[in-house]
Amino acid sequence: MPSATATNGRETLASIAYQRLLDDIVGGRLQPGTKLRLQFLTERYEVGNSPLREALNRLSAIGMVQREENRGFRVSPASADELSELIRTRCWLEETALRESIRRGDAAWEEGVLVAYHRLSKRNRYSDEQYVRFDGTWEDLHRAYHLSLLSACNSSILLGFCTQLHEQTLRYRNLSSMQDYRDRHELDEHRTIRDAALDRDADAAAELLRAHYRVTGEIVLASGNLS
Amino acid sequence: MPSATATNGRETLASIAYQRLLDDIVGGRLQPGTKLRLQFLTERYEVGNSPLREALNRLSAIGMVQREENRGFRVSPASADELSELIRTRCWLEETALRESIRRGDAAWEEGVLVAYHRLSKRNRYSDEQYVRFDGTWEDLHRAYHLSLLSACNSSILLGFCTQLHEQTLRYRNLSSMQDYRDRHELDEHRTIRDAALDRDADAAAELLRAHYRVTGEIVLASGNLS
DNA sequence: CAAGGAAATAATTTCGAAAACTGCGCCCCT
DNA sequence: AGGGGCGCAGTTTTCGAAATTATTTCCTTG
Repeated sequence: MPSATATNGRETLASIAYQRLLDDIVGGRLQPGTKLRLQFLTERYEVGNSPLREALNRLSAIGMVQREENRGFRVSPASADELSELIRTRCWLEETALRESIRRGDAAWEEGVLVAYHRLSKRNRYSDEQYVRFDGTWEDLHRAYHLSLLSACNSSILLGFCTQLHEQTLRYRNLSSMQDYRDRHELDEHRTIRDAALDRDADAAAELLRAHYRVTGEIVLASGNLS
Repeated sequence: MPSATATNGRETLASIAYQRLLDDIVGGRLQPGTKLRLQFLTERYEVGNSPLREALNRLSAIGMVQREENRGFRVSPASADELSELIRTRCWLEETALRESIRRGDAAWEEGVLVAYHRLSKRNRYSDEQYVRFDGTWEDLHRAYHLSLLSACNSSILLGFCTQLHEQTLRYRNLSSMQDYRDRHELDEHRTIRDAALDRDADAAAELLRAHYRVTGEIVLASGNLS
């Protein structure tokens, strides 16, 4: 998330609503295009209308909900076209960040990648039930691993964009049936990317990373129920 | 702006406040780090506190204001470090978009670039007084010209990120004294970029575009009053 | 029977005030 | 003199209701 938010002291209701809404949208529990009526949301989240509107406004700025003047909010629609645009853009941005990271990364970066991979490898993806944003879930470790690869690119702005794209594609993944994921050897892919990156082989790492995303995209497109 | 906002019917107060706040922050009339007290803002913009909070929340999501839980909002601080990060990131993203645009651009794209350049060339930068976001200002034509170069990249997401970065660097430009701009031949730079792009010389166009942004950055850094 | 338009209904947006929180100064105690 | 808690003033956050805007319904008219 690119949120310019110093999470100080006690959380506000608006932030709680934001997190829960984001969670439900990314988790696919709020389907694309769903009208988000305030009354429905106040009942669902037990929060007043002002904090909810603040949350919705923040979500609209990162593309998770659409806002129409005087007509309220709805979950951003999902389409095959948007998914391929997302993946295309993600490949461009992450390739840039990855190459830069490989060029600049120091010992601490290498260790970070190693640790993130290790943690991910010890976690079984399918032991997590429904998607929930929470420390230690497979998705959380997965996110952390991918971010660690890019983390030495020296641009928190670019990292923010990449995180945003990660979140959007994650929504598409959670929208699809996920049946076809089981025969995929994701951990192998993650390992080869790790090795290429730590070997400072930027061309190989970039190609592997791009392929990793393209395959994901194709699986989601194939198994998905998108317009 | 990446705002997922269909601007339908009548504008809402929140959107008006958003535009005016963005305008004042980018225009430098609200200095970096300024505390944005609600009482102050309601007097300044003659809008109630709810629409203002919505506007501030949207601005926080695009990095123009910082939000601290239970401590309100302030204009995002500006620093030399952040400026160079901005420019670095902008060079990466726009190079990607430009190369892709040059590769894919059709006749309509070429004409769009030509027209945008033409309009920009007819406008004298220094006839515009204070920065105000408005159709036909130099800044508006400048934004449109740069966007036209990238417009055929086939990723509205990437274009949104580029627009966001444009807006941020524009703030830094407006923060600096702008004295040192007068001896610069900006129009020449814009013309050579246009020519390289229309000649489909991606390497040359990318290098010229990067140089264009780097020079701007150096001028702002030199004349600027940043921490 | 279709089309248009006005009233009724439902939703969103905004306001004003109450509640909750932060920061600071003051006082008391050791 | 120093440190820790208490309470007040100022600010942010939240609520509940009023105002505005969109949508549906139903009646009228061509």
